[in-house]
Amino acid sequence: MKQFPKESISAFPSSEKETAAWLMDVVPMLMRHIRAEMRRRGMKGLTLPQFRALIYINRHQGASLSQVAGMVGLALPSVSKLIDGLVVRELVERASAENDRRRVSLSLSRTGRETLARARKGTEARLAEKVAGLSSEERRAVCRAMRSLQAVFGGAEEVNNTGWRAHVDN
Amino acid sequence: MKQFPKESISAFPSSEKETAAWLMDVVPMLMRHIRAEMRRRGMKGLTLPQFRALIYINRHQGASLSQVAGMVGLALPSVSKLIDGLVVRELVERASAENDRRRVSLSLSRTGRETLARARKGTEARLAEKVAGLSSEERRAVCRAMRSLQAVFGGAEEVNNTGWRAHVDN
DNA sequence: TATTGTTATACTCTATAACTATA
DNA sequence: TATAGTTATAGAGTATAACAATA
Repeated sequence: MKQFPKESISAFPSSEKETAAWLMDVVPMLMRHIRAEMRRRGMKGLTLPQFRALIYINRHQGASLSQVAGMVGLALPSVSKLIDGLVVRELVERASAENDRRRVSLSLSRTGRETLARARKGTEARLAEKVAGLSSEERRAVCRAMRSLQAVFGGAEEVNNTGWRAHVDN
Repeated sequence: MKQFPKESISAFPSSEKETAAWLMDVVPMLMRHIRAEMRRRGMKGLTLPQFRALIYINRHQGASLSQVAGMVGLALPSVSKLIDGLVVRELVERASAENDRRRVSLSLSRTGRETLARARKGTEARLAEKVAGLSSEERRAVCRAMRSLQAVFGGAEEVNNTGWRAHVDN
């Protein structure tokens, strides 16, 4: 963990504390926008856990139910039923793995991939419209900020070790 | 939709589109961290809608059930029960408004205010620890970015006009 | 009559426990 | 015997409909 001389803390208007306060204020708002947009664009009727499962499976084709459960933060039977819903909607395909026939191999159907991609592209386009209201310098600050934040907060993802549990924490 | 000459797109590493892509990537991750931290610090056992109600009432002392329902995105009977839970936990006080005795006047109890404040402070402190890993210049970029984003996305809040509905969209 | 909130009832999502199939 | 997943059953949260109280 880096240390800075005291002067530099008061010299800059962006102390750790102030930065944190900004994040607390603005991030939830951004998140609400992103969710609402995704939802308007083809993700209607999906619960958040279903949505998370979809994204996870998209990144991990052939994932097992247990893996999805770990990532999404739900118990195995719940995920089994959750996936039922995605299969019925023909967004996800469920096959049994050929090397271990106990396991299930989950993958996005063509429809699933397309739907997800469309929702993402649409949302991204909408966000792009919004940030077009910024100067290119401000946008650059946003990109730099996101890169930094990803570096700092980006570890420890991938398996749900946050104590987060969907049925309570949503 | 604004158009830019091709050169300016390549000249800047922060096109609208790229900026939007960064937001899509990083914001959800940040949000998960914030939620997990809040939860660890006194907000345990509260559902997200309860949590939102708490925050709303904190900012709008004396709010009615309908107002909370509108903000939180739940039907009125659901909010009535949701608030029951907060009252039982002694986080919220429910009184009838003196000018219109049909209305309910919701306010945070002392415990509620303290619990919320503690959770927020703790979370902020944790985020501050994390962003201490950034240079002060990077932190400044983050603050600038948040300020810009708030300006652009900050309107249209306050009453739930996003089409968001808690029971499906959580 | 209109408005604010509550009670009654049903549905969905999730959990735990018991079970099946494969290793 | 252990592991991956499903089925059975129960609890929590939410919705709609019907109701009560106040304006």
